[in-house]
Formats: sequence, structure tokens, C-alpha cells
Amino acid sequence: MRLTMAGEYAVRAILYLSHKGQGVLTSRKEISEHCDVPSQFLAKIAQQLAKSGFIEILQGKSGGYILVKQPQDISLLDVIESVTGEITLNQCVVRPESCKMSGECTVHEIWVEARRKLRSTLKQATFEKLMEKKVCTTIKDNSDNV
Amino acid sequence: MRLTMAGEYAVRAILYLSHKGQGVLTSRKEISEHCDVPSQFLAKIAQQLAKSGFIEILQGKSGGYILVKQPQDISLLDVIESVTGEITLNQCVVRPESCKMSGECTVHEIWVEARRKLRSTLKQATFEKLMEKKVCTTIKDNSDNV
DNA sequence: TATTTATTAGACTAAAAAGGTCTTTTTAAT
DNA sequence: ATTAAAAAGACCTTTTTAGTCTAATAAATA
Ligand code: SF4
Ligand code: SF4
Repeated sequence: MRLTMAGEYAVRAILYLSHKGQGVLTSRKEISEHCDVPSQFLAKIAQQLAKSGFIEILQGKSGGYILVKQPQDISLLDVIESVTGEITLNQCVVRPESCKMSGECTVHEIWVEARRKLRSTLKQATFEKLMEKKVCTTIKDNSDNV
Repeated sequence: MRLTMAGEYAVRAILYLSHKGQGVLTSRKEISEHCDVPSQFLAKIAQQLAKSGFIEILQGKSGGYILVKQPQDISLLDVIESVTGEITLNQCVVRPESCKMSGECTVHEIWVEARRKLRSTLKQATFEKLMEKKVCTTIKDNSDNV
């Protein structure tokens, strides 16, 4: 029961872009190096983030990524579910028809509630709040970092 | 981010045994059929449940499983983590050394908190509480069930 | 305009995890 | 001794994860 690397990397990238500010162009290479994310893998993840409308991708020489939403309008939940799919905890929560007991199952109800709480916690964590401390801007040891 | 089938099956089995009551011997076949769990797979899961001290396994003809703990002393969390390992949500939560930012990462703190809440919810759900409705005793349509 | 450098899109791959099954051995009731 | 149930562990298939590679495209610049 854990987040995938793709999800973790997506969060790092969006947080890095949040620090840069909305509308600022940042190269994939820069994000990749500072956030310790494999560059090509980031390219795949970025495509999904673009589809979901978090970033815009600029092609060509001196291309890169631009945050299009405001950090306060993006939550941890949004980013994670964008790349890993909905957090379900148990399949019967989103597909009650997958288990014939779901209608009268107390365990089912626990899962529904646990999922609601978890998603709520992650939904309340906006990237504006997450920026309070500097994070992922110096994942690599850049002692000469400005 | 979801429970494995092994985890789900373990919960069904323990709940079934809870309905039978502590100390009552039940064959693997019976649990397997009523809870819709592959019999051989249940055998593997049961071994782990026995190691963790939830059940006792009786071998030989007319062998089976016996719940050794009281339902009120077993939580959903206990059973799930017994077969799937600790719920971590993000690896940095249990292994802060896996990411050098963990010490000053706001995202890390969200994960720690989210995990604490999730585990708490599952810890509070004891099998005594879960027995309130009849569950998993009739997963298969046994209209002639006593 | 040609070159260079950046990204895209999708095929491809290796490794791990999930979800079981099969076989042999052991155990205990009859 | 026979029979039926579980143990233990090897084995297997499929899915997911975590990427990489390559060809095509796009844009800045020499
Ligand atoms: S038994 Fe209950 S918790 Fe398990 S899959 Fe069915 S409805 Fe969900
Ligand atoms: S960046 Fe933060 S949340 Fe992500 S792995 Fe590191 S400490 Fe954990």
C-alpha cells in the first residue's frame, strides 16, 4: 500500500515548478537534476501532467515546462491521482459490484470511510502550503545553489 | 494504492472465524467456499496468520483453523499488515534515509500524518465491531445455509 | 536555410510484485 | 494400513512498475 515512483516524481516536479512560480519556463533537465528524477521518465510523467492541465509543455530548443495552474489550486491528491489513477484502497469501494457483499459489509464501510479521509487529507495539501519550506529545490547537493 | 487480494482474503477468513467464535475449529474448505477464497491460496495466507498468532492450524484428517485471539483484540490493521506488510504510503515515511530531503520536507510530513490517520482508522476497526452485520458468511449463495 | 538542441510519442525492456497452482511430505483420525 | 486434511516450498503466469530507446517533430540560432 504505497505510492509509485511516478507519483512521487510528479509531486517533486510540480513542487519545483511551484517554487519557480506560475508561468515560468523550466527545462526538463533542470527539474530532473534538482529533483533527482530520471529525465526520460519525467518526460512520460509530464505528458500526463499536461493532459490533466497542470503544466504546459514547450517544445523545441529552449523548451521545457510551465506551471499553468496556481499552486493554491493544485493539491497533492490531484497530482498523484493524475499519474497513478484514483486512490481506491479496496476495489469494492469504487466497484461495489465486484463483491456481492458490498451492500451489507461492515468492512466495506470502513474502507469507504478510510478512503474518504485519506483523499481528504491529500486534497487539503495544496502546493501553496507545501511551499512553506524549501523542498526539492536542493535534492542534489548544490551548495552553490542560488 | 490499494489492498492486495491476499490482504482482502485474510480479512474475510478472520471475519468468518470470528463469527464462528474463538476456539472453534473450521476447515479450510469451508472458509474457502463461503468466503470465495481460492483454497490453496488461503493455505499460504493462513500460514502467515498463524505466525502472527491470530489462528492456530490443526493438521491431519478433520484438521482446520482455530481463532486463538478474541475478535475484540484483532483489528483490520493487524490482519492486513500481517499479510501485506506495513502500510507505508510513501517509502520515505518508514525510511527517512531513502530521501535526503525527508528532514525538511513538507510533503513528507503530509505522508506521515496521512499514514497515521489511515492506520488509526484501520486499528480502531476490531473484528468484534465488524461482526455487527453478517458478512462473508454467505458470500456464496447458500440459501440452505444454517 | 541548415544545424542544433529540445521535446513527443510510442515501442520496447527488465525486474518485481501479485495471484495463484502443484507436488511432496507430514500429520492425525478411522 | 488407509484416508483425508494441512504444511512447506517450488513453480508458474500475468500484471505492474520503472524505466530506456528510437524516430519524428519543433523551434531557436548560426
Ligand atoms: S468482503 Fe466486504 S470489504 Fe471485502 S471486497 Fe467484499 S464488500 Fe469489500
Ligand atoms: S521529496 Fe519529500 S515526500 Fe518525496 S520522498 Fe523525499 S522526503 Fe518523501
